[in-house]
Amino acid sequence: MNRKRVTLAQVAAEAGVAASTASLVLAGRGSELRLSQALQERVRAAAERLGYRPNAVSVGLRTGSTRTLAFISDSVASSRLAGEMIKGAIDAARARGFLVFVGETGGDVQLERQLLNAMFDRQVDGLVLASMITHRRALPPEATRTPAVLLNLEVDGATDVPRVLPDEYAAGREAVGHLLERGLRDIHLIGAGPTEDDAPPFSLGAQQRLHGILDALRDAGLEPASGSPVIQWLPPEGFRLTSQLLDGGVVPQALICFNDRLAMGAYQALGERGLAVPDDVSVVSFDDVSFAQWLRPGLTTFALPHRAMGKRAVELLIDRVEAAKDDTGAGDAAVAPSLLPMPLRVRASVREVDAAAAVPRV
Amino acid sequence: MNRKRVTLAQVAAEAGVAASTASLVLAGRGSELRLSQALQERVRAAAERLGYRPNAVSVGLRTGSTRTLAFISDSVASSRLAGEMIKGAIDAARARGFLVFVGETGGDVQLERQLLNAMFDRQVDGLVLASMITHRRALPPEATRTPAVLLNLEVDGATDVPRVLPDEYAAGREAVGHLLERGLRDIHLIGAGPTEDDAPPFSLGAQQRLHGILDALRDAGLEPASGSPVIQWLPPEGFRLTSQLLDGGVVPQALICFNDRLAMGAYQALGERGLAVPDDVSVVSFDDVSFAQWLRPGLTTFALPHRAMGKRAVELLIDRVEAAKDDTGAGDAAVAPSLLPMPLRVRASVREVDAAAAVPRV
DNA sequence: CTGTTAGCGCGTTCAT
DNA sequence: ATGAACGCGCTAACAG
Repeated sequence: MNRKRVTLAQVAAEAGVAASTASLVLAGRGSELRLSQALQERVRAAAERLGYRPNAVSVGLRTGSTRTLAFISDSVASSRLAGEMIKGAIDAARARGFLVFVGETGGDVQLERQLLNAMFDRQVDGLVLASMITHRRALPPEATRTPAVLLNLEVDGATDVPRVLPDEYAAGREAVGHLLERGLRDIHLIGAGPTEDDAPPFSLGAQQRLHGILDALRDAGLEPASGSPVIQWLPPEGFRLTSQLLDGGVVPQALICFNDRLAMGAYQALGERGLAVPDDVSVVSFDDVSFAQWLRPGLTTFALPHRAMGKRAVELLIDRVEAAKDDTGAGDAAVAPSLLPMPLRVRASVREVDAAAAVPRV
Repeated sequence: MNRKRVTLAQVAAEAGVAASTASLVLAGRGSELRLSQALQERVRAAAERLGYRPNAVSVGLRTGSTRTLAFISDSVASSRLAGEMIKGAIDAARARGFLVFVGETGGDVQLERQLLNAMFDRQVDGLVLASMITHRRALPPEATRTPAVLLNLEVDGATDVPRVLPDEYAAGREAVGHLLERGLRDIHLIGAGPTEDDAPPFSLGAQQRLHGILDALRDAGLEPASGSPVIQWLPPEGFRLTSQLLDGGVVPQALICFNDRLAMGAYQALGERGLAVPDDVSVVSFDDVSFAQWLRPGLTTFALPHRAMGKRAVELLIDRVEAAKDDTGAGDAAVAPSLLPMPLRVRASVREVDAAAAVPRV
C-alpha cells in the first residue's frame, strides 16, 4: 500500500519526453539548456498532474547528499529546556530543507557510537553533538570526518569544530550588576562560592557563572557576603542552604541562586520564616525554567537561550555542509566558540529601591 | 573528506569473490546457501578488516525499507513531558534498529503537510503522529497509505489506525478512590466541574478525568462539594480559584486539581492563608510535572506516562511495519485504543487518617 | 557452490 | 533541442 509513489519515468512518459529531459526541466535547468517553453510546460504540468515528488533516497544515493542531519545528545527529556534546544534545531533545519534524526545516549559512550554509526550509515550530511549540561569532552572520531558542531559542549585545545554555548560569564556579571544598580550590596551565593574553586567540577557553566559573579563583585570592590557550594542543584539543597544561612541569624539583602531550582528551595525557606521576597530579601537566579514565572513573586532570572542555541548550531552546521560541497579545501582553521547571550527575565524578585541608594552603573 | 566509506565491492575484491556473494554471506544467508565455511570466513574477515558498513541509503533504495520512522507532533518543547514522549519513542525505535526523524508543527496544518512530505520523500517506513494535549483530530491523508499510529490523539469513528492514550478515566476514578479510602468526603474540584459539561472542550483528557471523577463520586453516593471550570490550567488560575473558594468561607477537606500547575497555584493560595497541606486540606492532582516533587509538601499526583506512551506507539508501529512487509493483506480491521495506566505518585499532600474513619474500598 | 545480470529512482555526461 | 547510456551501492533473480 506504500508504493503509490510516482516516479520521474512516469512523469516523462506522461509528458512524452525522456526521463533525463524531465529531470533537467524539473531541476530548473530547462531554460539554461534552451529547451522549448512548450516542452517545459508539458513536463511541469505532467509532474503537477501526477503529484510527482522526487524520491529523496534515490537522490541521496545519486548525489551523495541526503539533506539530513544527525542530532545526538546525552539527554532529550530532562527538562523543557532540552526540548527547546531540539525544537530550535529542527526548525532551523526544516527552514533550510533539512530533516533531522534525533538520538539520545544518556551519557553511554557505547550507545553514542551505535547511534553515530546508524546515522552515518544513513548518510547524514552533518552532525550536531549536544549536551544538556555544559561541559568539556573529547570528540568522537566520527565527528572529524564529517561536518560537525558542538552544542553546549566544549573541547580541549584549539579545534576547527564550531561550538555554541551560552554566555554564562556575562550572565554572572550582569547578575551582580543588576543587584548593585539597585543598591543591594550584601550578596549571598547559594549553590557555589565564595571562592573561584567552589563550583561543581563537571559543570563548565557553573564555573563560568561563578567566575563572572566574582569578577563583577571584585570590580566593585566587593566580595560575596557568603557562599555555599553544593553538588546537586535541586530545591531541597536550596532550602537547606538558605535555612542554614537564616539560622545563622543573618537576613541577607540579596541572594544569587545558581539556578532556578535552588531558588525555588530558597523561596520555600524564606516563606517558612515569614520573610518576604523581595521586600526582605531579593533573589536573582539562572536558567528560566518553566516554573520560574509561576513562583510568587515571579523569579527574576537569566534565561538559558536553548532554542536560540539549537538554531544557531544547525545554522552553523548547514553552512559548513554547504561549504564542504564546493570544497574550498579550507575550513580547518581553529574557530572560537559562539557565545549566546542569556537574556534577563525581569520579574518581581528583586527589590526596586530609589535611585539615590543605587550604585551607578560603571 | 566524507567519502571514506568502504563499499561492498571493495570487500568483495579484498576477499576475492563477487559482490553478490559477499552480500549473501554478510546477510547471514551463507550457510543457508551452502557456501564453504572458508569462503564465508574470508568475506567476513575482509569486511572486518576494512571496517565495512552497508550504505543504508542504497539498501533503502534497493529494498524499499529504510528502517526509519517519522515522528511528527504539534509541539516538542512545551514541557519535560514532551521530551519524555520523544525519548520513549526514539529509544524503542533504536532498540529495534530504527532511527527517527522528529518534526514539530506547532499546530500548523500547512507545516504538517510539508513535514509529512519531506519525511515520506525520504521513504520513512512508518509514521507516528503525536500531540502534547490529548484531543480528537482528522487524519491527514498521508497517514492512510503507510503504517501509522496516533499518539495522544483520537480520531472520529472506527479506524484501523492504532492510538495510544493515557487512561484518564481510570485515573479520575482512582483519584477519588484515593481520597475516599482516607476518609475524605468533602471534595472540591479545581479546574473543571462540577458537572460533566464543565471541562475544556478541546481537551479529551480533561473530559475523561472529569468523567472518571464524577462517576466514582456517584458510585459512592456523593457529588463534588464544588467545581470551578476554567480554560487555562495554569498556576494563576489555581491560585485565583482556590482563593475564591477560601474567601467564600469554606475550608475544603480535599482538593482535586485538574493538573499540577493548578495545584501549584492552590498551594500558594493555601499558604497565603496559613492553611497547611495536608493537615488542613489534602490535594491530589494529575500529570506529575517536574516540580510536583519539589513542592512542599510533595504533591500526590497521577503521572502522565509519556515515556511509556512513546515507547508503546513505536512498538505498535514497528509491528505494523514488519507485518506489512509479509503482506497478509489483513490489518485494516478497526482497532481499539491502547490505554496506558497513569501511575499514582504518592507523596505527602494527602492526609493519612486512621483506618476507622475511612470508607472501605468498594 | 559461485558469478552474471538486472534494476531500485535519479542525475549527468555525451552524442546526436 | 533531445534522448541513450552510465552509475551511485546494494540485493535478488537466475545461470553456470
